[in-house]
Amino acid sequence: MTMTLANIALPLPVPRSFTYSVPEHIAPFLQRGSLVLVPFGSKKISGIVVGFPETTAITGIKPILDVLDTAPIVSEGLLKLGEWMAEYYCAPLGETLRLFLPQGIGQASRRIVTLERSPLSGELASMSGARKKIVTALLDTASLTIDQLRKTTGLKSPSAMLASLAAEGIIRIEEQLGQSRAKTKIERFVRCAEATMHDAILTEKQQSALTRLRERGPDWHHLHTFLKDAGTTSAIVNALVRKGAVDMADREVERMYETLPEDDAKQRAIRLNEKQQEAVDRITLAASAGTAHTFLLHGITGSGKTQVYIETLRAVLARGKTAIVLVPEISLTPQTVRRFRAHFGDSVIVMHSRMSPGERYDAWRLTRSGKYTIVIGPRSALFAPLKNIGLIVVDEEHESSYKQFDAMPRYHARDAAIVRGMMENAVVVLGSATPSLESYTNAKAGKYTLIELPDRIDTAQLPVITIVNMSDEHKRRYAAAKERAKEIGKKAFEGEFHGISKLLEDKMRERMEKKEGIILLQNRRGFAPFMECDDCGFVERCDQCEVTLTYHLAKKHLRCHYCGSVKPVPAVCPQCKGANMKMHGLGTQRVEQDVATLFPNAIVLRMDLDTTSHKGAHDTMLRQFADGGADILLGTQMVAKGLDFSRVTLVGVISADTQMTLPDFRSAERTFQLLTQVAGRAGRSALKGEVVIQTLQPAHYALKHVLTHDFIGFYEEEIRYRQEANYPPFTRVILAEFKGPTEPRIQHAAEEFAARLRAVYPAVTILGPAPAVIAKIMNNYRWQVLIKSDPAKDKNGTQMRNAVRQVYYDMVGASGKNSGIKMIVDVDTQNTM
DNA sequence: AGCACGCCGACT
DNA sequence: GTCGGCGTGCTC
Repeated sequence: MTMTLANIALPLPVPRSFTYSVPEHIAPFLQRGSLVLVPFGSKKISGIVVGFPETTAITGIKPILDVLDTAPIVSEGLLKLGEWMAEYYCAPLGETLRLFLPQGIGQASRRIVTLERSPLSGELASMSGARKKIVTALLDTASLTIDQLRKTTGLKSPSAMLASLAAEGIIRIEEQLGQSRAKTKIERFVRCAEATMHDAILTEKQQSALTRLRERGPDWHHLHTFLKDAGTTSAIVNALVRKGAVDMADREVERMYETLPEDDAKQRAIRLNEKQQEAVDRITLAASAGTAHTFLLHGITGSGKTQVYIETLRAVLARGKTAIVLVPEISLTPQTVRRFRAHFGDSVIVMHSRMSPGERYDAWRLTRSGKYTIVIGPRSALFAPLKNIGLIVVDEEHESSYKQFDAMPRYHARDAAIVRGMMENAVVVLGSATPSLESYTNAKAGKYTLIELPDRIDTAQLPVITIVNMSDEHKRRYAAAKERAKEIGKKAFEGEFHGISKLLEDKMRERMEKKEGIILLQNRRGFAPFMECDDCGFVERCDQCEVTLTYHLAKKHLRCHYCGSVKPVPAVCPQCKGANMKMHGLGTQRVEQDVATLFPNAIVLRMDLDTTSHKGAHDTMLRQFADGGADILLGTQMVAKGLDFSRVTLVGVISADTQMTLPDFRSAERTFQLLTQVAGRAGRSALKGEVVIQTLQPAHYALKHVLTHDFIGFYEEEIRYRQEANYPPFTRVILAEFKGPTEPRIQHAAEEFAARLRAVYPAVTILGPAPAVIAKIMNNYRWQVLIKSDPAKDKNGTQMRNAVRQVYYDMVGASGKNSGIKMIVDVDTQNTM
């Protein structure tokens, strides 16, 4: 007997799909990509159809219960992308496909517990502790989910208890399908009825309301807005509806998105220079061909890459196609959005992390229905349900934030974009002033077409960059203070240990007199202020995470940046009881204080994660600074990205070393990219720009090439190091991490993984196992194994990935033995710490 | 991921 | 004896 079967990917951390039978009435609606409801264990969950096997060896197959949308919810192109991602990044397909759906779809059913009958008198008192807790909790609230019950009662596993209570008829357990929290929003609308009315039968108030509605014209009007504006009530309008004077209807509405202020830049076409026009033409030509192709657009800061994107988008849209523009989350500022909106108006939808589930759902639904033709957003915008994609732009393609590092699947949006382009026959444009070593190498090898924009579009010249050797600076200051100390004593040293060099100070003073803008960059990663004992070298660390605690000025305490725990500032050294606990290092707060000491009258805006967390703060600050309402903009890498201020003529980098000294093979590349980017903020107008970079390693090669604005020079030097050490792009790397509360077991798991991997595929290079740089986070110990592919035989890492996947899934499958151990595989890792 | 099942110490 | 916590393994 033949039976129709379907393989369903379910949102579970299990690396395989599940086979169900297809009832006859459902069969006509099933395609790859359909969303279906299936029974799974004791509950119902939704999954996506990924295939139709002929036969199966599995017994006890259950039938699909329902198709949740007659059209496939995931297009064939996206499904293929999902399959590629799942395989490449060693993630379950179901988990991967979940990324493609808005929240509210693809959820499991929940078990709802309700009280069937009130306990008889005395019955409650005779119950055991746990039973009593459950019944009492249910007496308070009508119904609870199992999870809520677990929380309110504190019971770890209430299932058995619940089952016996249900058997006694005291409670009822029901399966309720996780109703999608995000729904289409429906609101009430009114309009004047077409038929003419005998006005006489209306009351005075009804008549006046009707007149008000007529004044507004014959269209549908939003009821609530009308009531408020016309000062009338729903009772009156209802009466009008009853009398046939007014029509009323429920209509779907789109949730109100954050409205953006009008931009003065109008939709006029941009005038491009010759190089830009050539770029637009080449990309457009490829896009019209309807075959996949990847370009690398290498344009120095200020060369007008965004204008190229806009004109290319215009051409692609004119051919009836759609497009995606990926930007790093950090540079998705209102400034950027306004620029695209000014040209494409309502065909643009912007996705961002602050969207509510409802807004997200609307964006997804209306993109799928064809209302929007351009989707802009951070990495997840790549999965927008657009049809007929012609172009995918990845702006700032070198940004490491394109790599998802904290959840499965750990994909790189730039690489996934290229694959989506292949699956959908679209053109992909990677844009950057400082391309990643990987992309530039691919372009040189002819895998991508390289387009160069070597000139700035404005008349502005490249800024002059000066490097200050801070080690000399400290020595000089110390000597000078020592000299003065002979006369005025110890207080000569006070205030001498701030992080701003004499040169930077002088230049800042100069700009402030001229009312020109200053940007100060202090990337706090790594060297935020910490407490160290000058006598014994003791440093305060977090008990749970083994990282140095950071001093927070506002609260005057020490805080762990990983788990958030707080300790008071010690009065004496906990180790040697000495009284010389001193502050070391420089975070943004410390720099802010130093600037305040040196320039008491300056208005400083500090922009970092702590000051931009609330909605709109980012935009308000940038506007204030652009309008000249502040002298100095001080911040983390945020100040380096995508800001465009003509009044900035000085950029100061407080310490270039923070990034340079990180134990990661990409640290030089990151330093070069960040410094080049921030330097590009200076002198974006006729005013000449200057950049001051402070460092303890003035001879470092990354700095040398920043100084001469020489990407190619940096590339050639860096690529040699990569080749010598067998790092990407000559090899591929995978980072496997093992974490859990018992260190010996973690170490053992890491060793077992390495041993098994060696056995399966001896050609890989394995570094470690070793404890991670941050060896403990929130009481979980961390061990790592770094795997590199064979540069000669397995440059693309395919064999390595296959071997790692096999070993990883074997070890995950052998659960029980590995409980209490979390394994993470990060393919093409961007962060080895 | 949930969740059932079954084992084992603790307590009426 | 049950209660209740916890480890183990399965879900088409």
